[in-house]
Amino acid sequence: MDKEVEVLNHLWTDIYYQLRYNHQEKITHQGIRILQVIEKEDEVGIKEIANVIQVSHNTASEHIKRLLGKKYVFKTRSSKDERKVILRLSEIGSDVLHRHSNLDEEKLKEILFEQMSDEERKLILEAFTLLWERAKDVRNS
Amino acid sequence: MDKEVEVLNHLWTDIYYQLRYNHQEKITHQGIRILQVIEKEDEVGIKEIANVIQVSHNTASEHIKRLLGKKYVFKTRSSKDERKVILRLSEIGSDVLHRHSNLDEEKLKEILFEQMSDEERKLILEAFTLLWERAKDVRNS
DNA sequence: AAGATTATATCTTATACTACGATACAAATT
DNA sequence: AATTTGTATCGTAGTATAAGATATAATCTT
Repeated sequence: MDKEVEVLNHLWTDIYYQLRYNHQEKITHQGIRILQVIEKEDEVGIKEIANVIQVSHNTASEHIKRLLGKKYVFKTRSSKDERKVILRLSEIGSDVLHRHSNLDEEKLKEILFEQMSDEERKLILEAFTLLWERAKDVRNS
Repeated sequence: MDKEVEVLNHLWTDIYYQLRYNHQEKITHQGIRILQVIEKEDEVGIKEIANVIQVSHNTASEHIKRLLGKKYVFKTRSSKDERKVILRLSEIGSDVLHRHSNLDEEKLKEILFEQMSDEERKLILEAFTLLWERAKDVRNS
């Protein structure tokens, strides 16, 4: 059981190491984590950021200031509560995030459509969908 | 075709977002990249590091100095060429890297062994192995 | 063996990132 | 009107990032 988990992790990291984008612009660790949260959650404000990356609200505010300066994110305000900021990714921010967390589209295309049969491609998609389904509501300890 | 690639990337990033480790110690972006290279390649020295993360050799040397200070890596020297440093991950470094790139073992166990049938688990392993096989020798543009 | 090359290390300098306490302020709640 | 909430800014401080200049030891070249 531990063995199988270990194998899967090895496959996971190897695949990412091989298929990720090579060219990566300068961005900090905290920057990426923040962009990820904004992309994956909705209605994210300063407080949520501070919570997720475990820093004080003022530090979170500073991080957002830098990301704003780089045009990676932009702010809107909640219509319900005018104090509350709602952060969204700009197109640039979205691109930067993808180049740091997605698999390289060119490489994926080559693998899926040049090196695989329709059967094999279907297997991959099925397996990922299944894992995604089960991952959605795993308890978050 | 583009659509399928996009879907797969979406699944990939969602799965990672859900299943990664929550507790992450302080480490910089460059730090992680360097640990990854040391883990995935062999006989890595200062020059290779500089090359992969695209900085000058002196900057790479400084990075390694910091990682040494944190006991994430240790140095040996090549027996063939005594000038050449060979970097290896310490146990601590290996742990830190895993908490930043692997899927959370506890979550994986729960999903694979509590929420899946033997059939389903087999499907996942098969698909990942297939993708891994094909990813190994994709051209690195 | 002398000179050139290679691999790394160190020093200096400059800028950016990270983090937090203190303070401020406007919107919302009581 | 007073309090709470969500965010922003200022001051301060430590660390990270990066590269040029310089140094050193091992290896290769001639």
